[in-house]
Amino acid sequence: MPGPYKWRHRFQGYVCRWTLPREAILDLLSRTSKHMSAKEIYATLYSMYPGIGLTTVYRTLDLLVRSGMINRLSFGDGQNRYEFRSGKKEEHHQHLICTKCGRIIDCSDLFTEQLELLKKAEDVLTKKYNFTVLDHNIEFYGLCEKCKKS
Amino acid sequence: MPGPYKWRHRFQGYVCRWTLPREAILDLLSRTSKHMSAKEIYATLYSMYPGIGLTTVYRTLDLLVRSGMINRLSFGDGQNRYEFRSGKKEEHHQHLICTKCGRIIDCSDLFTEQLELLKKAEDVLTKKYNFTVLDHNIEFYGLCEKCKKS
DNA sequence: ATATATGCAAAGGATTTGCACGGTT
DNA sequence: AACCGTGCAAATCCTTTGCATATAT
Repeated sequence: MPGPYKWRHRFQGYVCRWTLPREAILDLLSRTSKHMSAKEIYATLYSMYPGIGLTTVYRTLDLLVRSGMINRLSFGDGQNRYEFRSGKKEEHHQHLICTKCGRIIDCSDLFTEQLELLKKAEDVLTKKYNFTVLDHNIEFYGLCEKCKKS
Repeated sequence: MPGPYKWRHRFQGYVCRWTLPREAILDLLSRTSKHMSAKEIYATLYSMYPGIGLTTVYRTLDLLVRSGMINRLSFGDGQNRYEFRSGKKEEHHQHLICTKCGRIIDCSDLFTEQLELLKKAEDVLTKKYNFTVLDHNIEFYGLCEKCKKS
């Protein structure tokens, strides 16, 4: 169970009440490097906080997504996954997804020049389709180290 | 109902039997520019071919994905969507996704230089993570023309 | 004190599975 | 004829909703 309400201040203006489940879920996501599903979050929290309900996890995740504190990811495995969102602007990273075992690896290895080109692409899209780009998502699919061997 | 088995030849080696539902589903996907869900495909086909079952649609879509003839897409709206895969190599396109109305726009506006850089990035990933990139996916999220107005 | 958050149980949707029948080879 | 593909119904899995209770402010 997390200590005092470490994340409370980031909630000003988004929500009225800062509660223990909300703190616990955000704290967990801020610590892990995994891309956890609602069920996984629930299971992890349940061991230290048996009172928690799966419904609350879902509702809290929704809330956190809407207030921009976490990202919702869908890799097509039938459930949504969530990741903590660093406060830094433009702190984009990519995901490497192993199509064999489902492992997801974070990486932030795009070069500055690539990011600039991406920005340029966004400008083109804005003009051509009159579409305002707010965010982007880049994923690489393939085989991870382990799965290549077997 | 599609005519003769137009797509049969592309199935050599993947499957033993080429049947009407398989033909109809692949044909539909090859014609539409939409990103249809299983239910939508089922509903569309049902009007011309009332015998078809939703299960067959799901199973056929699986088959077509596995044999590389279509792509499975997940935009996080709770259902998978499917798109025909052109035969051409490196024929990658991107998706613009409106976060308000859910509209999905196809575009292929990445420049050659961008694609080259992407390839370079893939090489970096291969070396750093020992991850073999087989495919990639780029999405842009934002507001479409209509939704900007309202 | 009062409005909001929570937990439980039930409902809702998408997708998968078991099984007998029908169609392709 | 043999085997694969299909449709139906039931089962699963993830997620959302209704409602009475508990809790933060």
